Amino acid sequence: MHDYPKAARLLKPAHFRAAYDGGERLACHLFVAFARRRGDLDPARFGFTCPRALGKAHDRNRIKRRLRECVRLRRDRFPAGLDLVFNPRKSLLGAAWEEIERQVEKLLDRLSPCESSSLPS
RNA sequence: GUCCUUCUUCGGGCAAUCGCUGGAAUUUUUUCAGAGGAAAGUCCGGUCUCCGUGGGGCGCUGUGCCGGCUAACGGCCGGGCUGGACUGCUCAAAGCGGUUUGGACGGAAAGUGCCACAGAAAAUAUACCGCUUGUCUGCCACUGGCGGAGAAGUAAGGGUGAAAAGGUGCGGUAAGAGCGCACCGCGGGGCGAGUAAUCGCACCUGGCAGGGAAAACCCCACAGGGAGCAAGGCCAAAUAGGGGAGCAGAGGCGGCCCGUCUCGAUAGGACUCCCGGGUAGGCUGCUGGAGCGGUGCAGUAAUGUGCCGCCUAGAGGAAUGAUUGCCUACGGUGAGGCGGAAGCUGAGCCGUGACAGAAACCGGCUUACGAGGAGAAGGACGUAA
RNA sequence: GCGGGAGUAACUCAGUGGUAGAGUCUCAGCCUUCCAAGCUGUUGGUCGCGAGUUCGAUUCUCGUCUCCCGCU
Repeated sequence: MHDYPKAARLLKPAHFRAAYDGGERLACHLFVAFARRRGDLDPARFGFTCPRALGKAHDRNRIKRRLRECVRLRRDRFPAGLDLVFNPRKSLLGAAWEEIERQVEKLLDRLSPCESSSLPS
């Protein structure tokens, strides 16, 4: 269950705006994640942003693909009913694969207690 | 054979696992395809789409030696003229030629304006120093010399500047001067070659009038309607708003309409239905084309064309990837081996593999691009004949 | 994807063919018991970068880099 269908993605600008406005901000030195509960039990959905300030198109593609792949391999471990938007930082371009994995694992640890507490729905 | 320079071209390969986008089968899993030479900058030109559009002029923008190619171009090809570098002929210079590399290369005798500083003078030339000849005059002196003042002539010499108004020589002159002459240069004409730009001439003519700059304004010739796939077309939720219809008319005067009178209803409202515009969103435009690869023919070439073969990304918060292993190229380190030494070879390990990511589509230009492989041209050295 | 605009001193801006300027800032002096204000002087520039035109370029032309804005 490591696939990445369209149902597991944020596809509209409105989805992204909702995550920014009503979500919780979780930061590390490689990226910033915005997490928002939708209130249903569908699988978590993910979105990745890559503005022009991060570099040229080639580098932005690389940043997005590496981070997306790392999240995709752990997709089933994210809580259901969650919308997540990732804003990568420029340092992610030169980061080692193991370092990205470590930061995503840390994000998962921080999300787990949220499951019992009350996130804005 | 080695090395160097320039140009062209290729732009690491294979496999496993987990994935993404599109197509086709089918039905739930298979199978096929999936970044570039610049996909970039958006600097030009087109295709396509919508809007505008009687004709002409002004204005604006662009282009600018000539000819050709092209759908078109500010692109490409060929030619001319011209600057630089190297080089051959030559004792050397000039001149002529070769190779290579550049040139926004129409017009400055259409007009307006500009040329700082320096310099006498910077574009209808000009007289600062100087040179020459008269005039007046001072001193020495006595057919002369040295001065001063002012007048006229002069562009040879001086210095300034990026640039000083044809050059050299001879004649000429008071001194000079295209003032005259010869040669060179320049303008105009003629003849010849060439489609033309332009070139040639032992031809005629003009004493020469024409400094630079048009990437100053400008003049001339030619070209250009505007916007751009976020163009444009189709479908169309919710909410708000717009238009229409229905829900309330009946009776009198009168042949009927308008009008007017009486009664009823209250309505700038609520409800029902319909219509069009249109937002979110969806579909389309969307990829088979000035296409690619061979090969023949025409042409110096750019290019055109005949025949054969091929189908080669279509996303849309945006796919074409991630991880690992092996190979490969290069760099570093370097066990070990060869060697007297210099050095050569080299297991293993580590690192690196450029510039860079399609967004409607083509043709150009410009810019970015590490190492290495292949090819072509030129040069140097060595060896052999 | 498409269309516009700007780069000059540490900062904000003038200048638009002829030795590159103003204000603030820096530093020093005067003034004041001291500080501020004021006055005087002073430091600081590859005019974003690279070519070209010109005798001469910040200015004109071309290329290039960076930044900003608009269309949704």
